[in-house]
Amino acid sequence: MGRTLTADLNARVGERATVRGWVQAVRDQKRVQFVVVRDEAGAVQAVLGKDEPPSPLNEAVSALTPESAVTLTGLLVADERVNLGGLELRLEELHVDSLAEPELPIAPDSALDKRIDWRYLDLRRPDRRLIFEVQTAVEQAMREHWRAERFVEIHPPKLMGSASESGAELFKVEYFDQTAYLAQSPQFYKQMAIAGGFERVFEIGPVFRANPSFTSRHDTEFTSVDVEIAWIDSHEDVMAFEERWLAHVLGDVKERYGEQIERTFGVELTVPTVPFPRIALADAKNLLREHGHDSVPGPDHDLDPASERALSAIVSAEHGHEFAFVTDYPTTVRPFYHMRHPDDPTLTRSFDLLWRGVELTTGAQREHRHDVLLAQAEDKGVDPGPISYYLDFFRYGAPPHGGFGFGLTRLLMQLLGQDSVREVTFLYRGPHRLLP
RNA sequence: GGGGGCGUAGCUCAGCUGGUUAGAGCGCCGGCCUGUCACGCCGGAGGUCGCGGGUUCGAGUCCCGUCGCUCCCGCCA
Repeated sequence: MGRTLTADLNARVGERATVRGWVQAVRDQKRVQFVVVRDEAGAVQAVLGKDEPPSPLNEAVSALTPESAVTLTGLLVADERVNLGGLELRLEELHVDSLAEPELPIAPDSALDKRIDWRYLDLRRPDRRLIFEVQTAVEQAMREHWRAERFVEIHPPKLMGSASESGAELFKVEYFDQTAYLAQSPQFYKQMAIAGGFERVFEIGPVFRANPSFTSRHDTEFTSVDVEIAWIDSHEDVMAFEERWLAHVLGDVKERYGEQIERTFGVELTVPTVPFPRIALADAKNLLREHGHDSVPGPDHDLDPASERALSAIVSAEHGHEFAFVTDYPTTVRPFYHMRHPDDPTLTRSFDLLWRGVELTTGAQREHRHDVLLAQAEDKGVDPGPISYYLDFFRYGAPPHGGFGFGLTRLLMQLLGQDSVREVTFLYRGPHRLLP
């Protein structure tokens, strides 16, 4: 008999059905036994009267342990006494596909680090599963939007012969008789795609950063969403794309999962209006000081996390918006390839995107003029030798372009009201975490 | 990498100023229970108190070192 998903059982009341899943609970009483079985879509209760003496089937039910993988067959009947969906399976056959050892190493309230040790058990919980269903919906909505706007997906290599300039630490790997590096960012290759005549490109892929960062929003390997767009006039065009793209994604997720997210995580999803508020970094710092934040970083520095949270709070209060673009960062905190303002060479045509106090994105218009790019590299003390292959991209006709990098796990963390990227990462990687 | 907090049973934690055999809830095992649904009731097993060293008549408790976790900062997405 073919398997029926628990979510589809309602339509089959009165028939025999086979259900396959994990044992969630066994309630073994004097006269009657109950087994709750969970599959990826829901759960169902099976019931079996107890014979005197107990039948072999009774004995088999008694021997079940929580989280065992089982296949159950029986008659589906409606019964108002059953809280779980008002129906139950009258057990006729039980096959234990795999008996779980008694005493699970984690409980729902176990610490996150311990749950990651036993991630495959943790992921069986429906609320954990929902995280990854939402991730799937997010990525699908992103791709829908990209396709509608004629983007091409690229898969740049993760093994590189040099750093893709970003200041972050690199992981070295042996590569035959050379040293290779794991990509910290597809930045250079996105730009190569632009030089290759692809006018709009995206990638969803892993990036690697050897930062010994111990925060709730950093990991050493994470999924980055990257976009690059040609023939722009300024970074404003990049921001305009990003905001309508995000509004589409969040609108789609709210439509499909909004209720479930609210029920499960207590987060009400607000679809952002377009355009998002924009504020120049210098103005943001003044605004923070006006609101009594005295420890705002100086002119040559980025906002610190406390300032980012405070700024989001102010923008939310004054504009009723959860997102904020912070623009026009000084060259001191930006890489050499960010284009500079023609009227103020100390500022770049760049931006960050904050969502409820967390940095989701860094973006910019890139410098596409070969001679200017070379001068900027020199100005920032970057040795052009190892990256000459990159600088060459701009020697034979490169259009004005710009783009952004976007932390997928940070988006999910905010979207689902989780307090760590580890919670929304399938398998977290950090300075002390290489297993499982 | 810097600073704070933490590490006691399978899990979540309590253990006051150092003092006999280290506790609870959940889970597990056994028994009881006419339909449970966080089932209930009774009983039981289970701990080198992260690891190493020191102080002391005596250390889960104090000191030093070390490992790990966690939060904040730095770095960033």
